[in-house]
Amino acid sequence: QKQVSVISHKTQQSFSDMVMKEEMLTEEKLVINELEQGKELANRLMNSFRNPSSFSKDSNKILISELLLSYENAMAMLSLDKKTLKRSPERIDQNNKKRRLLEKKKTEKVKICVGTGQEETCLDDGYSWRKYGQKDIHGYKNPRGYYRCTHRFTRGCLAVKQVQKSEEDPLCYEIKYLESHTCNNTPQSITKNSVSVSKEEGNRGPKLLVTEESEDIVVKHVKSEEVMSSIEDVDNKKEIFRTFSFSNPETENIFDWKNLMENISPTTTSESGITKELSSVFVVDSPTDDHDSCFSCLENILDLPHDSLWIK
DNA sequence: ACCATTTGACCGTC
DNA sequence: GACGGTCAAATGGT
Repeated sequence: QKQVSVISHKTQQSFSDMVMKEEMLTEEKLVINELEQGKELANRLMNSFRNPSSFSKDSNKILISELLLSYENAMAMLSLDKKTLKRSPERIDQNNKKRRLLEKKKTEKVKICVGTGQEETCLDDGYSWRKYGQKDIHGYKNPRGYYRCTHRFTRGCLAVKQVQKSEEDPLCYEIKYLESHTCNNTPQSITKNSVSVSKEEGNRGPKLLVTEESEDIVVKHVKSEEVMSSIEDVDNKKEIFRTFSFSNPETENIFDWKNLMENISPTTTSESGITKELSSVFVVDSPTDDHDSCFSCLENILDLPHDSLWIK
């Protein structure tokens, strides 16, 4: 939340801000661009509600879809480079040295957290892996498991991952991906069991931490010494989503994304690039069956009388 | 019988 | 020599 407010502030930029922006990392610029785009879309949406006669329900849905896409993109970028965004320049220099070392091996690390009691089997990220080794690692209580893609020999896929149970939280597993899949095997099911989101943290059901572990979907560039902080990142992420949601997630209805996609507009359903892109974003982990969708009552907004939107 | 996992041995790097 | 990563024989499950 703090992160986003900082960035939002930057969107109301002065000249000096613009100068600073020149020095920003490319990723940061992209995030800001996405947020600026989102802001613009939100303004257009607001105008639409203020002058309902000049906007159709369909165009509102398109606006909302684009708005969501902007925030989705920004979120994705934040999760990719949140560490860098938070750091001071000195810190960046220091950490870049370590990062370079890690990047040699193209190491990417994600952290998931589950609490179903079937963690080992639920670490399925959609790819098929074969365990080829396990080692006790110096300084760690828990051994590290070594996995390679099942198609290593049949398709020459060099993907490898390492899985290690977290010491701090036994329900957490640290997964390090090395090399990416070249087997063209698309992730099968990213099941809710494998990693899922729970509204009531600490209560029944799996504990939220990361929605997908597949490196193609959500990959956190986290240095090994900073793995634990990735939990905070995800918590932040969840907070940020709440910030941009337009409802109380606890009372929301289930958002039917497929319906939305079909109903946005007959002309955009199949041909429009934006629709296709949205589908590709949402179908992967469709919130249709996920009651934690942060934007789930946007659809309802469109059906509400306009007056009811504004609390006086 | 086949396949996946386990586990001690081996190898390369520091 | 310590350590992390990989190999491959042994083992277990179907």
